[in-house]
Amino acid sequence: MNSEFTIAVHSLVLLAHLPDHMATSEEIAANVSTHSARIRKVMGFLRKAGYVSTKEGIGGGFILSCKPEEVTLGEIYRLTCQGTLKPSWCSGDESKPCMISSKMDRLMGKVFCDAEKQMENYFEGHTIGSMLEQIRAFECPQSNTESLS
Amino acid sequence: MNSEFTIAVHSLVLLAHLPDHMATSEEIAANVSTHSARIRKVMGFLRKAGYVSTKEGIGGGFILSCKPEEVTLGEIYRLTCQGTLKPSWCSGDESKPCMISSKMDRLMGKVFCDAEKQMENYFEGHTIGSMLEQIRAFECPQSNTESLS
DNA sequence: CAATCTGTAACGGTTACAATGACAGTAAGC
DNA sequence: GCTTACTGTCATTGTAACCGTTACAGATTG
Ligand code: FES
Ligand code: FES
Repeated sequence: MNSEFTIAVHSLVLLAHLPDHMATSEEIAANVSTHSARIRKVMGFLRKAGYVSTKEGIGGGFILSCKPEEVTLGEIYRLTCQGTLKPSWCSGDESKPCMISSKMDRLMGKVFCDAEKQMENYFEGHTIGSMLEQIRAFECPQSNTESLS
Repeated sequence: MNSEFTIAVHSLVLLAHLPDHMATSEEIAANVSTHSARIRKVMGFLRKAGYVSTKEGIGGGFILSCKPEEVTLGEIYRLTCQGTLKPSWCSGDESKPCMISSKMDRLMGKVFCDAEKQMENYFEGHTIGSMLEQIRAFECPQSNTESLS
């Protein structure tokens, strides 16, 4: 699995923590620790799905356009990583006469697909809002000094 | 996830299908469609965990040393892939004063770990024996002509 | 001793991933 | 209308993971 799911979740939690603030891709990138172009790419998915609004030009950036408690990690997973659990490498060979060699890839495909659904089901139990709560609950020594750095 | 889990499952199902047969790494590799050295590496894990017995020298090879119905895919997953669900890439930066940037990686680590447990839980519901049954149930036009090719 | 296996490490090619640079398009402020 | 500051997107480069392959030491049989 690549890390676009992680980036999307991190960005959304950050935006949920800063309502009414237009965050630029540079600001988000600094917080996530990656390049701004990568943030813009991931935010593109989130914009098309309606989770964030974007504004170009001076004073522009990204802002949350959904309720954090209503967005589950499952939705974000499907948006960014669905189908990536199964390795691309294929076991066996469909053209072989042996039933095991010829059918194993299909069987493993089903197994991985179902396993992924189980995982998504777990992700459904978490929302952007609950993630933010957990972060805050860890302990927040600087709850009054808001800082993106 | 790399494909050692798939290779291990495929090899065990094949051995379960051929009880009392010493299969060499070459034979298994041909069935799995990979190189024999790779089979020997994966079988090394399975040997240390007691799932297969090996014999070196002439007439040697691999043979199942467990009951197929008692070996779950969960055990095999833990043996080959545990901990590989979380991307190695890290979000945020622990040294930053921002609570989100500094705590996000730890939080995602927990999320991925729990998600992996859910997945393992699903894998526990499948055994090498049940996998072989499913393969056979697909339809076996050559049930009488045993062939490894 | 010769033949046939496993066990293991090392090397090289390929592919997936992440970082970066570049640039067109758009909006705000003067 | 011009400059500035953003997004949106693509192309390129660096880098790490993965897989195939070779090589060889050790074990076992005959
Ligand atoms: S070994 Fe392949 S069908 Fe029996
Ligand atoms: S934005 Fe980082 S602690 Fe509030």
